[in-house]
Amino acid sequence: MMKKKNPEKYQQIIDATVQLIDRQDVAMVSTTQVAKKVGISQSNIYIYFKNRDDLIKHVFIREVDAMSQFVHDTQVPATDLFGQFASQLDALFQFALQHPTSLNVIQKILRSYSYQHLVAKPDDLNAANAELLVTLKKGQQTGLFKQVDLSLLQNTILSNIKLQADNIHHGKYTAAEQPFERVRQLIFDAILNGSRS
Amino acid sequence: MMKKKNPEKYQQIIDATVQLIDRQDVAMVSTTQVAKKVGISQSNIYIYFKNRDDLIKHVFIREVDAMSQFVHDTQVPATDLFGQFASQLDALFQFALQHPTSLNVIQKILRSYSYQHLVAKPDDLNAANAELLVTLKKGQQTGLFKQVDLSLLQNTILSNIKLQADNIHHGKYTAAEQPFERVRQLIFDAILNGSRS
Amino acid sequence: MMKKKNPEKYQQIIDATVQLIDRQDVAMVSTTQVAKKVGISQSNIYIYFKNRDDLIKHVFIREVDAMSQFVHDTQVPATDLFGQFASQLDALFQFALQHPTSLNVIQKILRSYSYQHLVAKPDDLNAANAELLVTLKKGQQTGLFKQVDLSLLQNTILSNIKLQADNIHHGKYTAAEQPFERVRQLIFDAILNGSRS
Amino acid sequence: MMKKKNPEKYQQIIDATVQLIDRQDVAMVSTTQVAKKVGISQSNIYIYFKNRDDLIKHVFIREVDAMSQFVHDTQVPATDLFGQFASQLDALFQFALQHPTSLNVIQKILRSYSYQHLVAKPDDLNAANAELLVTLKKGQQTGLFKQVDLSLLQNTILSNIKLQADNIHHGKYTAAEQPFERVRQLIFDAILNGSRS
DNA sequence: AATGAATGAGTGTTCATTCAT
DNA sequence: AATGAATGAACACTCATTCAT
Repeated sequence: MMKKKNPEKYQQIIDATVQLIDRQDVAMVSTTQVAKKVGISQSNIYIYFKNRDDLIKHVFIREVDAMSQFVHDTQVPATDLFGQFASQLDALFQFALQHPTSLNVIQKILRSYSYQHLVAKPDDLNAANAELLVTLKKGQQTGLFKQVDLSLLQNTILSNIKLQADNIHHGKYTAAEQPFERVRQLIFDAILNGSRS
Repeated sequence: MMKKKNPEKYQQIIDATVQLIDRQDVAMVSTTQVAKKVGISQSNIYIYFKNRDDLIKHVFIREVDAMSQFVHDTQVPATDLFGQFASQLDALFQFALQHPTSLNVIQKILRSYSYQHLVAKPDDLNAANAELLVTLKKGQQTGLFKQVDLSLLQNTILSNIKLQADNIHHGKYTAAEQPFERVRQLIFDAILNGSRS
Repeated sequence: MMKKKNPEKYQQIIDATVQLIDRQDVAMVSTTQVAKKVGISQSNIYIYFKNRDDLIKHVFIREVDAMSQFVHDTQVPATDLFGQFASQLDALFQFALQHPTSLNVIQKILRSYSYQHLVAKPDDLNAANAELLVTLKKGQQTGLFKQVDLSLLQNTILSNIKLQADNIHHGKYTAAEQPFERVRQLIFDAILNGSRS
Repeated sequence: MMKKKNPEKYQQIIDATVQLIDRQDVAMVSTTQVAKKVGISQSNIYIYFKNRDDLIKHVFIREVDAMSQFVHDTQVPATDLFGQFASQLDALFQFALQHPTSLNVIQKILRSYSYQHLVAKPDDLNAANAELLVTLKKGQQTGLFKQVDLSLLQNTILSNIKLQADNIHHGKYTAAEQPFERVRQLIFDAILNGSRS
């Protein structure tokens, strides 16, 4: 089992699971629901994944990979660290705007499972965040960013980007009414070392 | 049914539920688990709460009330808006430090249930957040705070406060190694209108 | 227990049970429902009845007694057996018309419980039917009624009377559109020995 | 789910349910009891039926179909309406004699559920009764039968046939001691328009 | 590779009954 | 006499998982 003999169906199962997690608590998504959504028999899932947890894990991995790829492809090369950071920020926001489901699912799974449990080799995965984290770490070393724990910087960036994208996605306001520049400014002000002021 | 003649057990049930939600997905907390933790028979729960949902709702209400009370009692009177905001910030951080479980549970339940579903009178409840929101709104009107959607301001404040408290709670670092002043500064910089710089 | 210190409440409990049985399967009527309908606590029922079966039994006894009393009081004295029979028939129909619930409940309980289980002394109870049965038996002995098993005569009488009353009660037709005389004629034709024809 | 790939077990479940309903109130028959009787796990039932209600419904349909088939096959062709009626009567009695459980179960389910709820296409189902009803209706139009509500005619026929069969089945008397001819006569006298007398 | 069948453990919920007060 | 509290057993139903085909 768990061989991906039919890659299409493998993707279909993950797709269905993603959509279900997007709308419900992770814990409420059942293999029955997934199978029904794909239009296959429930036991068929166990040919592609060795159990429910394995399915969730692969969902997580695929979505994180997609995000990494997107961000990597979208960010423009920059000469200095600040430019690189700004570029990553914009890429992440683009991703959040275009793939609100992906980001939502990633965060939901992260909250339900410990990170260790999800990824075997933490390094090569989660490259999107990894690149961001590298930038943030460098920025802290050069005194560009504040000397708070990395998780706070990361959180300030990601949570605000997601919130802005979600608000737009849910029609709370349009991108024109609340331009991303303001959010970017908020994040900059938060992250950057205030020595400038 | 649903009478609360024995307030001790009523509280015990809620306590047990809080601890279980703190450690798992809300959806995974079962009445069986709760009953086992309290040491009563599962059906006994239905004497104190008419539903599983009712139990969760009451957990939410109790925790939110406690937080409101704490913040209300802890914040010191301030002459100007900024002082008031700073005071609220500190009070929230104190709460997050002393009651990390409460904050965690409140956020988890909020994510699973819609706010409308949880509270009958949204106004008088959740006063802690209500007070903060009032302050933020006023600050925006006077030009003190940035003109982004309120939810972003609120998120920047609460998520960073919670993260800092959690990091300390989990032993990632001590309050001495990473003083709250830095987090407060991050929040100030994020929230305040940059016109000052 | 089971003392009827407060006869009012005793009757209230039976009343509520009667109404509930009228609308549901006997097996679906719970002490919880009864207590709620009366406005007392569930355990209170066990002061008046020693268990659920005992309650049902007393419901049955009371309703049967009421029917007996009604029929006994309503039938007019008759000189011959046929006149007596006709009078009983009319009395039963009057009862069915005025107390459709009672008749319904009696039949429902009879179907769920064996008769032996319901009444301790089968003789003195169920006097209404007893009187009818006596009449039928006499009629058979004198050759007035058909020589089929008594239960068939009884069934033909009671089931048709109930059906007619129910149809009227449910608005299927009015007593004017379908006068009882026709039903009485049907019963007479069925019961009476055809030698007359 | 709900596929009927293994027709044997599907029938076994229905058989067990029929026997249980025969002996108890419909409302008291539980999926646990049924499963135990068949010797399968309780959850297995939900592979063959989507609900407890669905199970009951299928029990009803199967029994009614069997009765229809039996009556249809058993009745002999008749030249006139009266002969047809007499033939249907005899067929119904044969069925009641040979399948007392079926008839009992059909009536019990009918009392608990509304007819509409039980069958999708009321017309083609329940053909046994349907044929009888057609005969009765025709008989009323030609003045052969009494002008009472159809339900009374139907009741007089079915209830007496069932009672006679049950009495024999329970050993109250033998078919020799109380020949069906007498019951048939009772029904004829009841149903037929008395103008003959 | 795919499915239907099967199961045991789990869910929330209701029930009849008992008991201390 | 009356009640709230408590419980164990039952219920309908869903789930993740396994297995033979």
